[in-house]
Amino acid sequence: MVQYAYSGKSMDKIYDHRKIERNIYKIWEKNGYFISRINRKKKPFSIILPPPNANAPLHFGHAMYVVEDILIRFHRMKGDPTLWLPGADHAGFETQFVFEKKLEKEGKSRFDFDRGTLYKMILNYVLENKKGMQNQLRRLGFSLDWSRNKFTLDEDIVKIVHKTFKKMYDDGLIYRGERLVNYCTHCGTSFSDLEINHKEQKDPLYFIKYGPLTLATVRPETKFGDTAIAVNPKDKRYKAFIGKEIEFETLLGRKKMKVIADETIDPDFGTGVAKVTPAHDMKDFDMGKRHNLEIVKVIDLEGRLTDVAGPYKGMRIKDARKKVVEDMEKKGLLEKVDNDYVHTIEACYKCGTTIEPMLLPQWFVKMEPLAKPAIEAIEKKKIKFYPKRHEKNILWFLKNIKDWNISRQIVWGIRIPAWFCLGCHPERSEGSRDSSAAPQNDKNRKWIITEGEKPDKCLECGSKEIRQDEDTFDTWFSSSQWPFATLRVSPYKGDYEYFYPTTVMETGYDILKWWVARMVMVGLYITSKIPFENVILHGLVNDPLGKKMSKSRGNIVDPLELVDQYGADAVRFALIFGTALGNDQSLSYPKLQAARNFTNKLWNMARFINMKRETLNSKFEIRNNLAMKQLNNLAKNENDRKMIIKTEKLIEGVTKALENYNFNYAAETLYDFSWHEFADKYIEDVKNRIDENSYLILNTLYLILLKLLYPMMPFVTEEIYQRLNPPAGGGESIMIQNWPLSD
RNA sequence: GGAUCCGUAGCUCAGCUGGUUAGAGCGUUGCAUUGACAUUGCAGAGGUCAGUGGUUCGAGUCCACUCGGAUCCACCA
Repeated sequence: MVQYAYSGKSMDKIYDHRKIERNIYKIWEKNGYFISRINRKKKPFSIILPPPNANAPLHFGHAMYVVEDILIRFHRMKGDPTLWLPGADHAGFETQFVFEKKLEKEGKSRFDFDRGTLYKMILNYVLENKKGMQNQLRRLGFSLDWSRNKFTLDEDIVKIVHKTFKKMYDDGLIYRGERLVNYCTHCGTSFSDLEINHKEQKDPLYFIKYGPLTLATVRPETKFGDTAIAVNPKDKRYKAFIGKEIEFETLLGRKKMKVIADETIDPDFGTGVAKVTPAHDMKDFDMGKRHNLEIVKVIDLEGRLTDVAGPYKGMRIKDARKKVVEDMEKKGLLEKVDNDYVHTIEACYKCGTTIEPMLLPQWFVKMEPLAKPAIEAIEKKKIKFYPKRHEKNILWFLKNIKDWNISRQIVWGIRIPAWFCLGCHPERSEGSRDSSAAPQNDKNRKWIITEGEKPDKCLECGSKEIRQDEDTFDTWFSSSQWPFATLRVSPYKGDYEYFYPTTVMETGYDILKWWVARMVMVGLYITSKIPFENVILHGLVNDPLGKKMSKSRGNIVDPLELVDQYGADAVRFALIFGTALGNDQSLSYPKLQAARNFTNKLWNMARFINMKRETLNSKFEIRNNLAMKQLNNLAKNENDRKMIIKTEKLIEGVTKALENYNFNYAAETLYDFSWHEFADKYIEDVKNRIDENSYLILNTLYLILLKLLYPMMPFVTEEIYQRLNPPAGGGESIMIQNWPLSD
């Protein structure tokens, strides 16, 4: 048993967390208190920590993990076999983005390195960050089971991800889609629909003559990819043109094009005529499918115009647009320009570049078959949501689910275990990352999907010239498997069988769709069980002015700064005090101060009790776990009796609150009771009439109070507990005491 | 256009399934203090719970609408 260094010494007038917190955490860890143990006679309580991104230090929002620590510490005291499994996420695209920014500052770019080198550089960077992050989690006092720590790129996790992909492929859930994907020409990768932002923007709307017709567009530079002209079938103005081919003058000479009728065309927009560019517009792509139109690519992966643009080839989108407009004006093809046109465009959520819909072969997951069981599980309340309102949100998402593009054109991540044979289909590509070499069309490829290992030879032609797909998985693809993956590869036997499904998944509501929904779907698919029973969604922590914290705004607050200043207990308490679960909050310095003052108040209450023991020279052996009834029998004074009853009620209230995830209620009740009931009234009363008997009651009730507060403020309660609960010099930790009972 | 959340004391927010004089933190006013704690104590001021209408014996709490603020989703070339 490791001893508590400060126990037994005299108590300072003011509680100083700096002298205490680090040491206590070390002792807890050394004593192995965080390590989970299976007890098949009891029902477990388990939480998998949402693995923070290992590409940057934790920000203040991560401190909300305190909600999980409270639950874990609460259940551990209640005697439930408890597991809190930590981990870190490689955060594929996010990390590569951060790393490339770093390279940029050094005057380099990802193209200066080959795939292997770049990967290793990022890996080193991430592993370094991961250490710092784990230290931060410790400083916040989180009682994580570090012996089960996992990383999304651990070999055994990667193996599971590969297996999942293979199984999905074998089950027909994976398809190679040559479809329009959201592509950022700056970041050089595609995104899922969730990863793009919509933003309002003012752009000129050009009215262009197409022979007898005039149509409006904001993207004249894509006109080289037009393969039809569309009108609404009900539009009387253009009825005569439908189905006919018209001929007209363009920048590249005379052209013929068919006029088609499509319901999706709004007669009230512009002239009621639209150009159809299937290769570069989602709606046009669908229209093209309906009408069997040719697909002509105008823009390449770097955002430059292709061969079809003739003299405009190689120009960037912006420049090309300018030049095209100029030339059309000269040629008299431009009728007019509406400069006040406001519309919404899609932008890369990371760099803000306008997203180009690009026709790219990518791996997609068919989501409907996966969503169905998830919807059922939620509707049948097998998975419950706190606050409840999020249930609606996730159901809406699941019922309107779209197929998931899981290919990312980055090196940092889990490479997709898909292989193709060069013997059957020779390709020019030599596997470099630049876009000119990237396959624009691989329709005829025969793919071999494995669980990660390279196939010996092609099954068709026997060639050994086999190459792996360059792409990596969307990070969320691996994250979606996190609950069962971590438990299945646990170094402790039986973890998966015992702890899965986990009891609680606690995370920010902002990743409900990205992560929670996908965990439910993939979890159900692979394990046939829900991954967790309860979903708790906390709100966001904004800056003191209520603005979202972000790197670009520069208003990120390092949690450790505040831990240094106010103490981990105060930071933890401030986060749950005065904000209902699930609501956003703004970082509040007055609240942090109030919470710190509260730790000091607790400390001084203890100091008083300690002093009284000395003056009384009490021979009482403090009986720590005295039942309330026994205590009541000892009570001779009316006020003592009343206090015992009040404490019983407090135990009931706090226990119920924690069981119902009413953290703020628990915190507020304890704050109010400790300060304004216990200190202001009870201690003041007992002060003048204290004897050995009432002293025993005072001390015992106070220890109960400490235990109730402990899940929220583990450090100060542990330190005080050591001092008030003999044998002095280091008794048992408060951490392994039983949760107080009200009878 | 669809959906969600919020609008309670000067500020930041609690108020669990509707039930006695609506709470906290910070701020504010007055007083106290070498005796656990000034990171303190006592006392006080401050709210037509956004507005209107409804359900109910009774609504900050439920319903409808209006106004104001925020977020998410989906979109017109």
